[in-house]
Amino acid sequence: MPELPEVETTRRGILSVLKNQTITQVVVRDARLRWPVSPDFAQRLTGQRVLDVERRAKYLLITLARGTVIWHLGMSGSLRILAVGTPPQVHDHIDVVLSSGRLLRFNDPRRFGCALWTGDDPMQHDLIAHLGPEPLSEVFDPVYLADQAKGRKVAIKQFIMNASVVVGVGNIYASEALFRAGIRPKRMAGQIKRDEFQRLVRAIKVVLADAIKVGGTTLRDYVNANGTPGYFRQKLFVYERAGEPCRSCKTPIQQVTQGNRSTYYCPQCQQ
DNA sequence: ATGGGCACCTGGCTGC
DNA sequence: TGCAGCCAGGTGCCCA
Repeated sequence: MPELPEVETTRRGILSVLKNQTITQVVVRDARLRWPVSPDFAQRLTGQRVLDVERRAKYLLITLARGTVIWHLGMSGSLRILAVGTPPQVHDHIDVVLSSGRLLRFNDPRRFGCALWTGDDPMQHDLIAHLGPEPLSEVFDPVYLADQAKGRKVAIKQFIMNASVVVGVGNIYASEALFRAGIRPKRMAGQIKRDEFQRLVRAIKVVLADAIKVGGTTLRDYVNANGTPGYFRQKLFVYERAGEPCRSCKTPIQQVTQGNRSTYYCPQCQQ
């Protein structure tokens, strides 16, 4: 699913609805997510006031008066705001019911997502502590990325998808950013030139920011908190466009496999 | 430390 | 029509 723009769009959609509300009930219909939902998950949340909804990488962090909910949407998950009483559909695994009469509903067909409560600093949690910088922050700059890439033989596409290097760049936006930067996805990270890192960092920031503006990219499952899809798909240059003409030079877009994931690029525009 | 490959799971599409 | 095979917005873990 969701890469950073989709998670950020979800965060913005649920923030004002959740903030300052009290959780009156939590219903776990299916606890079999990536990690089983803890038996005390509902009890930890019930009766608590929501103070804030933040994001770190692709994790949503719901700050409660006591503790934090760490929520990940996996490949196919979505969080929606609905009225209490809305009948659950297939794959609707968790409801968080609010005092306002609305509820937060988690749907995840593939169950790669997770939801857990922690009473400690969420930034120190095992899932989060090791993560690299946020791509839209100032610390993510060409000097940082070039330094991280020194001596690395891994392909540049897999390198920018490595959450220890930089977070939030998933399979769609990795291909899109490399196209915009004019860099071949299979080149070794350590061989990328200084000016190319400048273009790449700029491309990552621009493509993510542009996607957030239009609510992210919907390929199959993803919908935002209101149930509407993201519209960035219309602005994709290469992703899922194998064989179609490059929007810039008309050369057919190539598809290759890297790390068991599909990569798309223009053999003319990207060198 | 680094890189590669697999696993987790459901559903939709393709081709025989 | 049926079914096997392949593919899909992620990422932790195991192995060499």
